[in-house]
Amino acid sequence: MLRENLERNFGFILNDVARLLRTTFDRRARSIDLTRSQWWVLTHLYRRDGLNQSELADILEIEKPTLGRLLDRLETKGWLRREPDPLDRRVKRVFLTDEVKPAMKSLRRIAADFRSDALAGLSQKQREQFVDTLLDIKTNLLALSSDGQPHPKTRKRG
Amino acid sequence: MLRENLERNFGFILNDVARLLRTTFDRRARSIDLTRSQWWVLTHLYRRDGLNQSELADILEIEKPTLGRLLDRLETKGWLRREPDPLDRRVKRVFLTDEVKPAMKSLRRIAADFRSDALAGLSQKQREQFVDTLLDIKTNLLALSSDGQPHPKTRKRG
DNA sequence: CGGTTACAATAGCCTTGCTTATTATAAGCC
DNA sequence: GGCTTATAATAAGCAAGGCTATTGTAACCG
Repeated sequence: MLRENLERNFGFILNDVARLLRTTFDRRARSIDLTRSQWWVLTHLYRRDGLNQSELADILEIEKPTLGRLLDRLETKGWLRREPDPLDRRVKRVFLTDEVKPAMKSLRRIAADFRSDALAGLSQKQREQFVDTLLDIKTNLLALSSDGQPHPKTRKRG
Repeated sequence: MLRENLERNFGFILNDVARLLRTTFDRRARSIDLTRSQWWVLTHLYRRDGLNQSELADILEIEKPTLGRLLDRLETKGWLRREPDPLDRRVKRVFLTDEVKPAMKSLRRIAADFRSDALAGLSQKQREQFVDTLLDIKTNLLALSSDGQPHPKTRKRG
């Protein structure tokens, strides 16, 4: 009779945990007026400044309009600026401003503390197995969305 | 130097996987015009009809306004109705309508297939360890939000 | 009884996510 | 060169989260 165990439905637990991670982190980072998503954008730019928006959206694995609005907010706050690409007038490249560095430093601290709180009590082996399983699931899901149900982004033409 | 491994940052992988789960599921369920969150609400009511909104929000672990809007959409679609509690005029109880049953049946099928696709290649043991670890992390996070940073909902008064 | 406190639901606002559609520009091909 | 196709960014619209504030009602207490 397809009796599911609601309490151990992995999809929803995973969803809950992701939501808790986001909201708990955001609460801690509120003093710096950055959300977790915004911080993640900055973190990637910190490593590789001057990416264009499409490249960045690809790396972050989010859609371009989603990234566009994130950048709007970050630009308004003065953490970054967009500059036109000199060779391709469609393209805008994104650069961090200098003011961003102290905030990044605080946030790295906050993030590290938070990670260790969230994973408290788990052995190194458990942590690694956990991430491995997550990556396996992710691989499954990516395969599904590219060849399973037709998907607007990856649909094969013809 | 606090060198993080961005590729294996569990929080963001977890977030990605949760997002992929949601969007992939929603794409499959689009034929029935239900999202995963909406289906989750219906699933709980199916087990326990007539809950009031606060109880339901508690069980689903979402905020009351979030649930309120979910119920608005579900009510508009005719999957459920709200009825005033005869004993407490603040309270509204939520009941599924009869039309919902065939949709639930299709969705249980979709959900089961989806779960098995997402977890393909993982042994039973791996699946159980994975859920155990998720629950451990969830416990950590819940502890954090109740006694760590003050939190509007669970703040101790006085 | 009357005042305060607690609780249920909702309105309003913000963020982040996806989709779809538009606009501007490049690139590829007769 | 000119047509078609592809790509970059954005606009517009919807869903689902959160948070805060409001309103109506109950409960409690002095």
